[in-house]
Amino acid sequence: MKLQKEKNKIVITNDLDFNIIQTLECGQVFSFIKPSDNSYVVISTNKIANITYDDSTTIIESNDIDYFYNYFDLNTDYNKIKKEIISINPNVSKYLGFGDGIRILKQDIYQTIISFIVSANNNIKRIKGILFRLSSEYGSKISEGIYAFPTLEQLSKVTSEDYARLGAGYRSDYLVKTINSLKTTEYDINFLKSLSTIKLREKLLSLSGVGPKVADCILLFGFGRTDVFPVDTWIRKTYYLFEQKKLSDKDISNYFVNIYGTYSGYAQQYLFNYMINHSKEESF
DNA sequence: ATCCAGGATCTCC
DNA sequence: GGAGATCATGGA
Repeated sequence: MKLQKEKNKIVITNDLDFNIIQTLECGQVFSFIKPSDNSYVVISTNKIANITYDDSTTIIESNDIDYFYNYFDLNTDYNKIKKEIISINPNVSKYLGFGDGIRILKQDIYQTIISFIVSANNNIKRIKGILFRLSSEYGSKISEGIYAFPTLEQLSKVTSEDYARLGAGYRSDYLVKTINSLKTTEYDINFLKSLSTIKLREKLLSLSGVGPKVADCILLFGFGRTDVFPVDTWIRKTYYLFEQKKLSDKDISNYFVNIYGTYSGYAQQYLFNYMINHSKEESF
């Protein structure tokens, strides 16, 4: 991947290790806008990246370019990761190839927790709508039509009825309870970061609305823990496709983690991406 | 109309 | 500690 970092922008040559469309549209992140065919606006907490791209080049512009350099995980060698995964299991190269350019984003932890509680038993389009309305109503205005993701303090004023009005449905109570928990010292971010993946997962599971799958997504997309394998309905279908037998989500997750180890999170995202894009033509 | 979506919780055994 | 019902909402 060729990239050039300047004061307020990063210029990246598109290749097999960087594709902005794949990265944003693969279901790991929900708070972004597509103003035109060749641009995106990504919103992480109160930080904004304006992104323009064509077939050959992607330009990321921001007032806090260091933040987005890390956000897009630009220090990580995805070519090496894909080689490792294929060396573990050559049969998955087909799925990896379809996900070329995907990068696992390093997202804000609070935003990730709220987003994935909303994601439970929901579809990506609705998730994005609910979170967009949440930001528009309770987040700080950044520019015309663009609002920061609400802070914990802003969220602590949002009631269950408010969440329901935004479309969160039965998840509304979960959100109120979890916001209250996150304000306690027990969930201090630096403390959480110091925990092992196992211990951190246990802590996340004690949050209302956070079960095994959502916890794994928070671990992967928020905490950057790649030794987890979130199992949702698509991965369940994938496992059945591979093994022709049914297994509990827990056992499916363990099955893949035992194979891919610290590369589990990457492998999961490639498989998930393949499945949501091929579910129609291959009748699963 | 019924099923489904990046599932979690509660109940009951 | 594991199976089953229930939970809003909107699109297909």
